Amino acid sequence: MLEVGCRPMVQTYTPIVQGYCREGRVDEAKELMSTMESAGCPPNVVTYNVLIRALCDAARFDEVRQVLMDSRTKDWKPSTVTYNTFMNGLCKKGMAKEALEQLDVMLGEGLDPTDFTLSILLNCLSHDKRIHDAVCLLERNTSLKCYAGVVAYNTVMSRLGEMGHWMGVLKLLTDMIKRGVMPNTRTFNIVIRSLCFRRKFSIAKSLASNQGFAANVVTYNTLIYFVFYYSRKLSEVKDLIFDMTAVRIAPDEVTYTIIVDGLCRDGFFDTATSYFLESLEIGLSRDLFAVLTNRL
DNA sequence: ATAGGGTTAG
Repeated sequence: MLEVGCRPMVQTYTPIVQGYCREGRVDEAKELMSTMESAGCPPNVVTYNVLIRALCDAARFDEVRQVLMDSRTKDWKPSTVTYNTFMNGLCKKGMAKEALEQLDVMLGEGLDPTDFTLSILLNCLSHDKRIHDAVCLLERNTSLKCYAGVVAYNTVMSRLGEMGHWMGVLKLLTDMIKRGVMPNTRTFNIVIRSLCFRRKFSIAKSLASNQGFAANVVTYNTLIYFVFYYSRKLSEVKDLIFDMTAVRIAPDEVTYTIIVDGLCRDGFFDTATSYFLESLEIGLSRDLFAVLTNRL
């Protein structure tokens, strides 16, 4: 009977708690939740998750820990979502190490991480100079009963590539294939970019023309950018444009921006202008026009 | 009802 009477009340009050939280009125949310409790209608895990999200946004992490601690003596149990929320909050405030520690806490509670959990942690670790932890977590993921998909690999590989670790990128590429995770076009674009950072253009080009993968305009834009940037030769750019039209990929606004900006940078304003005029065939880009006029 | 994410240029 109590169960039946209580459920609609929690459903009534949780959105109000949420409303307070959204407006940053966290203390009023807390107050309402203690009122709910003394009225015999205790907040449930969703209500607490909403509160924890707001506490995290306000960087009030000690209070989050307190709420989690208090749950032992109350009739709600933290869920995977609870820990995901907490970990994401820590990540957003640059506390990657603490977030990773929460993974062991949740495992200790008998809660299984999900692909959400992995995504939160991998993103956070990759962008927080903890790329090594991210790679370890990827390698650990089979023992965690959760599954790292193509996006998880792309996240870590992208950062590894930017940091110049192209061998690490290739290792993860082979790892994922061995695990049955199929790389997609973005994966290959990330690999190509990582090779370009280290000027391995011939490997990058041969990967782009490999039958095993569908190159797109981003693939060619990446190649054009790096080849042009490092070689500073328009002839090599023209070769790449020839290649891309041969596989029926049309240049887009980004392609023209790379070319126009690169030419202007080297002082070839007339050639840049003619490429700009050519780009009008696919439409006038305000941004490209701005690039040109700023350089002129 | 509450939690997350991957590719290019300026």
